[in-house]
Amino acid sequence: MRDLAATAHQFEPIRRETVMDTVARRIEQLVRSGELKAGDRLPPEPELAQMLRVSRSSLREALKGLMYLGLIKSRAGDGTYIQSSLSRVLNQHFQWMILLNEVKHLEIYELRKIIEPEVAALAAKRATRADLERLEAALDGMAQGRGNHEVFHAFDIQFHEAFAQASGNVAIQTTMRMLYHATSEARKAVLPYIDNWEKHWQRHERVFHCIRDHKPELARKAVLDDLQYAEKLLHKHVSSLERHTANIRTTAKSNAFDVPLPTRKRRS
Amino acid sequence: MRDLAATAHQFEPIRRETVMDTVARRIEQLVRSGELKAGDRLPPEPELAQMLRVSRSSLREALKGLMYLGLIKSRAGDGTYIQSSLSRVLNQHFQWMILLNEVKHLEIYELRKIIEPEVAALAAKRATRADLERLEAALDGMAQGRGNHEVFHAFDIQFHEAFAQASGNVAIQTTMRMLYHATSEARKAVLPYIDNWEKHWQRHERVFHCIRDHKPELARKAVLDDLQYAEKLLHKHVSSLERHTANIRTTAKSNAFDVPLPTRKRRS
DNA sequence: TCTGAACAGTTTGTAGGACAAATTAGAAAT
DNA sequence: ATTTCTAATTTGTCCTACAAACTGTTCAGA
Repeated sequence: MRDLAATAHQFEPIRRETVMDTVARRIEQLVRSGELKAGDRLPPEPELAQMLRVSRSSLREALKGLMYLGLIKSRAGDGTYIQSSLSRVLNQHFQWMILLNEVKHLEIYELRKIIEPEVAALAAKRATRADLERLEAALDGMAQGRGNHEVFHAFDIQFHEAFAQASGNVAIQTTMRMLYHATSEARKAVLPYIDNWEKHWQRHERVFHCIRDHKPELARKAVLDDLQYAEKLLHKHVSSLERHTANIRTTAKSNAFDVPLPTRKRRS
Repeated sequence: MRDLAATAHQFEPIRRETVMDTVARRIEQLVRSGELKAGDRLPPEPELAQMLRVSRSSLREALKGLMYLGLIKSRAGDGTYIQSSLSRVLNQHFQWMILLNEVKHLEIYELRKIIEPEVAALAAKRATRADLERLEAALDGMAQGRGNHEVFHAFDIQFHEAFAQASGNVAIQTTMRMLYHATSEARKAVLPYIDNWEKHWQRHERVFHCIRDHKPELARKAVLDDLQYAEKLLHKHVSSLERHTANIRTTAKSNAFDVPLPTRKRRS
């Protein structure tokens, strides 16, 4: 019986579940069971705390946790509601993984090159008139924003979002948004190094045309081409990218906390 | 200038940022800037609270938020540390989206059918000896767990995890895990309806063989075949799946809170 | 009658204090 | 040198109080 690999994780240190985790799980359960639906309002904190026999502080910490997950949303003076659109958190996640050196840009692009060409094919088959209008609007914005990095970047995001939406698949849309955001900072940083804006824009335009004209095969190619270019650009200027983050680092140091952070350790 | 779509979101109700959000952002910033790295320890809560000029309560809520995001981890009596592996949150995300009817199982499978065949091809090229051992171990476990749904399901997860890992791409691994977990409950629920366990197991074995023998093309097909079968199985017994969740619902009602939840609304 | 401003009630946000429980590091004993 | 015990540190939980924000109602004025 070679179950060593299977049971190895069982020997991790046991951690008693905190009250807050229990509470969070309880509320999550209510959503699971259908007791609570999107838009529903939770009982006021004091009541809820009494029901669960925990202090309001603990309850609040649990709620705060769920808030950060995007499952609920509180408004002072009003109440706490189950959220319908979660997202928010996901987008930061891969960004963090990159910052913590758990994932490399290259890996993100490898995955994007797998997903997005296929999505383009789907979009070419399914795109509605509204989808096409969104894409065109973003494209127009990019055209007008040529030279202005800030504006161009914003419309680039909008184009990508419209593209993902055109797949008609929310899971795809969510996942693409997540991956896209992960490399967002980096892409913005290399924007100044684009030498041929016309071509850069045309790559996007070509994707749009393929989708509009219902050409799945060409759409695939167009997207892959765009991704490969973007990846190459990133790779070429990766040194400048590191300078960029290093720059952030020094400026942030001064106003991170009002008092400098003591960096003592303990575990070691 | 047709920037209406671009600026529309600017007119959402303004919400003054809470202290907790500010604190959370501050800490996040420290990680962003590289001031804090994975494994670093934060100052004790009382100190940190004083530095930031906020009460410990508020600070704790902020920390709890970051904890749920997986960015930090606290241990009573020890301290709070920057986490190196985030994950955790992601896995629940799509599950919730399904529960809240924002995403359908079908959409998850559509995306999986795009990603996983390509991942299989990658794995067939890159899989290390360790990867192959992990896959085989999981396969063995599944073989022995035939008939025992609980065990089988556990090793199924393990196989999928090993498969994702064999891609040698953490972004892929993370994304696949996320999508896989989303349909985990559902897959478990239809497990009793599998009529031919031998075939079910062989589909996995075939994937393993293709990867082991470095046959990217065949691996692609093998995975797609497995996914299509799984999807079909799910679709066929989707009615029973709904009964399943309905069952949870009724049982959960009694012990959700100790006191029944008043479902009054206010906004209406 | 309609409009709008003030008011009261409800609910979340923030603060601060107190103690329990968990962990670590170091001292003491063997 | 090894183990055990103790003390210090740090997070977990509970409590109370008040501030700030929002909602719905009431009431004055046009």
